[in-house]
Amino acid sequence: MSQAEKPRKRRLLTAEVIVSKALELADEEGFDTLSMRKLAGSLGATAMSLYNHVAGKDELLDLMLERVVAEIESPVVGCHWEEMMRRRAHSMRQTLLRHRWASTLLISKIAIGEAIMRDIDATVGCLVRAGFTYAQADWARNAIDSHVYGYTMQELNFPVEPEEFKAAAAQYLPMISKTDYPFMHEAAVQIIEGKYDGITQFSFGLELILDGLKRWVVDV
Amino acid sequence: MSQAEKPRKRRLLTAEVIVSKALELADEEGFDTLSMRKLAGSLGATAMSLYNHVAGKDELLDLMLERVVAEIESPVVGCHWEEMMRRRAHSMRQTLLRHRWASTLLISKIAIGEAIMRDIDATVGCLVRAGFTYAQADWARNAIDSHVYGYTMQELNFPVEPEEFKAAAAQYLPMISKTDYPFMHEAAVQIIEGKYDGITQFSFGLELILDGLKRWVVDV
DNA sequence: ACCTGAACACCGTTCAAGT
DNA sequence: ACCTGAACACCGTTCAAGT
Repeated sequence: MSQAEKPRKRRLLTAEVIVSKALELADEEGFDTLSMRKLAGSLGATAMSLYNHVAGKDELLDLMLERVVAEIESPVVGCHWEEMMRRRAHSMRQTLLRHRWASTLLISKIAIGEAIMRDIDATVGCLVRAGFTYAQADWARNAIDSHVYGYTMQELNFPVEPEEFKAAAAQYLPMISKTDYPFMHEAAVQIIEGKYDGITQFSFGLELILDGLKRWVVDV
Repeated sequence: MSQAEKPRKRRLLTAEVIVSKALELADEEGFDTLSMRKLAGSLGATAMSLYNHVAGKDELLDLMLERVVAEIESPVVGCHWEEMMRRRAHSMRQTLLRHRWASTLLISKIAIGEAIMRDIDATVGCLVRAGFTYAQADWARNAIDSHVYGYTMQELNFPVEPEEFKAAAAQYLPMISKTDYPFMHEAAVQIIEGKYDGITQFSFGLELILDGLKRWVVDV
């Protein structure tokens, strides 16, 4: 007991604060420039002291991803499946857009953590309760996730902002050979003429998938 | 003319052979362990000599990706759009599976090269000729690509081989808490009981999308 | 128990020097 | 024109030494 009352030296470093700082740095300054040395430095410590709280960079990364996944709005089992899937997909995209470095790492993560387990369980559960078989629920979840990951990763790396689209098309038009790439040329012309905005829609592909699933579950 | 007949010293290094060797090493030994030093070494040269033929590792990477994209079976403009989209999607997946390192880099590539331009032009062209507007063609291509990228990247990183699925489910079942993850628990039970194989299907999501597009273009 | 300096085995790239 | 050794400015991580 006396030991508990003894004023302890406040620990500067914790796994928690290390992960928080790592997330902050990755979000604000980019994941590529995040090194153990730099992370430690911004916490007023040396790189080596981090190893007292975290096994290594790989584990740190896993902890960061757990936090990110926890931000996703998972379905509530028992509620209307279609709306739940739609909300989850949009929330997942927003989360991945907030942490631009996360998608690549998350999709290539081999061992899944608790946050991911919870999300998968809720998603499969919501679909099963709505009448999907387990196999169908698995396929449905996989199809939705594929779209979210694939769309968002393309979006994250697209070099032109939506507002700049028309200007970019005008700028690059001369470089798109009309003989080599006739359709891309015409597409650029149509964007310049305002016939369409050139912006692809996340919802377009998502609704295509949800529509297909809907017709399927009705048959069940 | 005499200069042309003069026996020249055979150049050991060319951008072409460097890229070929890099592809070979990345495919066989993994992209993570591919370094300029190692690549040069396997060509009987030093790292620095590579810089006489390739601007740097970034350019080398772009050249590698161009080769990969060239392997994709692009649509033939004028042919049946649905079958062309299906073939392209499957070919794209197979190509990405052949070069396990490529997806992540390809999807995060900012400046697009000639091979990608050709593929996009053919894809959009095929759809436009079939009656899609340019906007619709763009959305359709984006939805298909999202599925291919998203599905294949999940597939590439999935830790269990299809054949081992049943065994893996049996092995991990005790670790999936029935109270915390009731639906994942039941899913594992069903896999063990052979009620479904646990394998997600690339075609499932793809056909969902193609089906949706089909109904759409009929309305046009 | 926690922190750290020095060291190890790597990177990509620059630069000046070779032929 | 092509190649290269040495060097620079970085990595993640180990290990023994501090307190």
